[in-house]
Amino acid sequence: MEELRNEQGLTEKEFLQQYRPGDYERPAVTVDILVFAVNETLDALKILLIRRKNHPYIQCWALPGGFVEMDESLEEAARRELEEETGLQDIYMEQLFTFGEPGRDPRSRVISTAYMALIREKTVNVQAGDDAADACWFTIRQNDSEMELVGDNGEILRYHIKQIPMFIGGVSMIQESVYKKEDSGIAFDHEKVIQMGLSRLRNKAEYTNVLFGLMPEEFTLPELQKLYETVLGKTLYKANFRKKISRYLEPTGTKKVQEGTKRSPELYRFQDINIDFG
Amino acid sequence: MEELRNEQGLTEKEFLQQYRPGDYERPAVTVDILVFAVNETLDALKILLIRRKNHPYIQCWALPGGFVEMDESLEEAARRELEEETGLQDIYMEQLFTFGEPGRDPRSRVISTAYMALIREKTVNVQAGDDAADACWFTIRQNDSEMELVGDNGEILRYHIKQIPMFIGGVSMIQESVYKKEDSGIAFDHEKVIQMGLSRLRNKAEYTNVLFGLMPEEFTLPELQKLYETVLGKTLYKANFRKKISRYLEPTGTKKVQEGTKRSPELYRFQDINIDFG
DNA sequence: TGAATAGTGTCTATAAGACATTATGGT
DNA sequence: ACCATAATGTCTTATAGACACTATTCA
Repeated sequence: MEELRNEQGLTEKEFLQQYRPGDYERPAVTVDILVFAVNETLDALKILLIRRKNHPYIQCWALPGGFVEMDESLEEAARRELEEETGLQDIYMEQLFTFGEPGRDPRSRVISTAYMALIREKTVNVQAGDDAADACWFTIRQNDSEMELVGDNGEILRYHIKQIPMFIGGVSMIQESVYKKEDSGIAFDHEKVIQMGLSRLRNKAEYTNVLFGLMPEEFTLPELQKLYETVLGKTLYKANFRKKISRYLEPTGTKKVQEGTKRSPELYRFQDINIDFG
Repeated sequence: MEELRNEQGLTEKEFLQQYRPGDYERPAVTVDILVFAVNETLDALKILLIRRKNHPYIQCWALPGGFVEMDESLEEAARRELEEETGLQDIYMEQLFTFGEPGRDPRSRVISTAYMALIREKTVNVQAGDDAADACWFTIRQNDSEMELVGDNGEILRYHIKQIPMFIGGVSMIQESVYKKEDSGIAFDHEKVIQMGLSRLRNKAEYTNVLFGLMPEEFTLPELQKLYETVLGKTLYKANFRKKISRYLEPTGTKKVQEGTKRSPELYRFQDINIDFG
């Protein structure tokens, strides 16, 4: 195999030695990270945004992210950014989508791959204005066709969602289309990234056990249900929820000592069976 | 909003005028297209591969693809490549994943976004060696933990599949890991792209109506079932299959005239309801 | 004891899965 | 009449959804 020569009569070794990448223009390559967090009381789903200090979209809120270095993979870049922003390592993270419209960044052509992570808010300490970047958690509030991102600082960002039926190549489907006002306060096309991530997160929450990773070693069923309701953005029937997930749980035999509340709920842990639908 | 100035005291307009992209090294950005096709008799699922004429992986088979131009989106680039390769337009196509490991291309750092399309083989005329590129259809044959790609030219490419349980950040899942021999004949990491695309295609086939786009205006149920079986790579129970999809169909009232066969099957068409799960 | 929270029982409808049976039409 | 293909029937099991009911504990 080493002996194969190309049309110029070069072996692979020779070819690679003489190879020079073309000097045509190349897009910049970045990663954006969608950090979803659930607060301590399990009743709010938030995302982390960074206030931009420079043009374009100066003062607007953007997803944390940055350039991909030449010697790191996309996922490594995303993990690096996540750690810089939150200090977290070994977090469940997955690639969401790659956005590459020309003109999505007015400075130059930028291709950016979005990753998404899911954490508990208390595991990280990001205060607004505590470091170079001005970071803030925004609670997700989706009512009908409007999305409200309510910042811990009181700021509210808004964008609109429309269900549009598509028909392409004989395939029909419904796509969520997203648009924002000029003064929405959201930078770039990041409202699209957020919406896409939210859809994916909810889908994952329904069909996999991603949410299990957010609970402590031992927990109660009311707590777990509240987590699901918060992420999915809807209430669930208690009995049905319990039936559905009981197969993944085992009771510890102890009860949680409550304070002001009435009956003490039982404590559970997850069975350490690694069966799942990826 | 136009009046906002950054730390250097520049307005957005001024900032953009003086902005020069950094001259640090940038990865090359490409798209790869996974063209899945079903043959006329609906009993083979194939992918289109191109034989490489140069190093690296000279003589090996690679996915069609190419560089993203500065003025086109990723999807536009993918559609352009698809049309160059097959002449097809307005095909259902979706973004699959973006691969960006350093070292996946020995020439230089390459980020490539994979797209996937699904067509009927007869709608396109790609003969091996008929144009500059040497293109060939490879039939997918997956038995257990081995994948065989059987070329229309007789060549067979092989790679292996392993189910590995993962546990990261408290989340367990099973991931399909793929590896090939040195002399597999497959270029780059394209076996990973193929495997990922196949998983996604099958998932889509089960939970959406992507496959509807492959059938002609009128068709019979045995034909439709065969299509599903070919794509999913397993046999289905006739009665159950019919129950499941009957809600999307309406009978035309006519029967298909068969040749050597016995009973004539009824003809159906799809209801033009755009309900679906995207 | 009653209010608030935790937990169980049960009924319906629907879907998936596995087989068995009937129907049609050409030779 | 036979046989290959097309089409339907039916049984079991599992799951989703909705709602009503019982249990515990604090004040």
